[in-house]
Amino acid sequence: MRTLTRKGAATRQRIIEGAAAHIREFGVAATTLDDVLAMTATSKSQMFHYFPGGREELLLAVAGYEADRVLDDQRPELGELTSWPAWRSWRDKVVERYRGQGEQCPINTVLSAAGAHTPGARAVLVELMRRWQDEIATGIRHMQRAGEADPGLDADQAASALLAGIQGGVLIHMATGQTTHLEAALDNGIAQLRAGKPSSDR
Amino acid sequence: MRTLTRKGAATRQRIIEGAAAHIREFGVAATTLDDVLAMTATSKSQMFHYFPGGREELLLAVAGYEADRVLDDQRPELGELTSWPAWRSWRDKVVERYRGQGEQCPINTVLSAAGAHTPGARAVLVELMRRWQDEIATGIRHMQRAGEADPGLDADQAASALLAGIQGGVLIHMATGQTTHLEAALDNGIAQLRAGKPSSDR
DNA sequence: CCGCGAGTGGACTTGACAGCCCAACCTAAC
DNA sequence: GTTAGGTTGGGCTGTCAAGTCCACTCGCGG
Repeated sequence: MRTLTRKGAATRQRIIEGAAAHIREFGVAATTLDDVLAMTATSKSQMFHYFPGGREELLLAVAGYEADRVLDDQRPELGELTSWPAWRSWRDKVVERYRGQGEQCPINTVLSAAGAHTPGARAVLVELMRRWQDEIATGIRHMQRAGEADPGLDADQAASALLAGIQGGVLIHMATGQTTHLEAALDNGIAQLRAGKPSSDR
Repeated sequence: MRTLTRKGAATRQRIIEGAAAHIREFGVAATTLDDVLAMTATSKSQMFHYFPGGREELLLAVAGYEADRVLDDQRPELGELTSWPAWRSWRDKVVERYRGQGEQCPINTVLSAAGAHTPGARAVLVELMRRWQDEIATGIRHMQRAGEADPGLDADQAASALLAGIQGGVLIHMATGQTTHLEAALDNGIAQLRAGKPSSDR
């Protein structure tokens, strides 16, 4: 692993992406190494060459890959929550993202089966949640400074609640196929931010 | 299965509860039929006698069992959301319940591994969410009628958002071990209910 | 042209688990 | 007490997937 030629790195990446695709479609439990091998046209030896830790190490790599995608898919909106229309389009993007991908939250599935308890998997998740929440909180503080949001709110707590609502909404979407809860959580969470400032629409 | 003597029913129940306990402790993936058999002092033939569908049928039964517990554990508070102190003690009970049980949400684990896509598993979840949300919405409507909650809120939407927040809070708790998100979601959700009525404390 | 190490292919080993089977037992009704 | 059927014990087997191993190829520097 120390020396990776360009070709090697490409193969490794191909394995990760193939595994991620298969997991998104069939779930973690229904994804075997052989499946990934077949779909990426690689062989067992390559798998263990690039992921000496075997299945677990691969799953962890996939989790990291998907974690990056989660936030990337919300850009640029997530980083520019500087006006209510911007919040609105971010909200739409989140809903759209999850509505589009059937009913699999890659992170949740990878996490739950890959061992939510292993320190590695945990670290990936903690980091993702932290970054996500930080970006939301930044947006809230911006709106507060601009006098557009209730200044009495604790930005971090509000961001926590909003993030929890999103997570739960996605979870329920996975279970039921409906996005109503996700939308309700987002709409109510955002409405609460502007509640302190009785103005404009609503 | 049509005829079940009292003894048979007891054995069946023992298997379900044993499986539920093992799953809570080790997760679904790490729970084999042999584990359950060993822990409940039963044999293979009994397992397949009472659960002809094998592992999947057992998991489904466990899911149903756990789903009932989820709501039962919130009683009597959940059914009596008729004053703000009552909401508060319900909120505390929810937090306490999940804080107490380590970091396993039995439902989520069973669901994700047992096949979130199978119609049976889905039905259990949909039903649980519906009942949960209905009880919350009933509480909200009660507070609205009593003039204690913002009458402008759509009770069902507010209940959806609150439920999503709870689910997400639990999920994050499972992943990180912290209950801060769950608490934030509950506190903010309840605060929003009373926002329309500027009175008493806060 | 040689050789070394990265990259590759796929057969093989190992182990674990789901599900099947039959023989034995208990219980209750008659 | 006899019988029918629910109940139980646990061995057995087929399957399947993770991980190992060895032989081979390829690319590149010397």
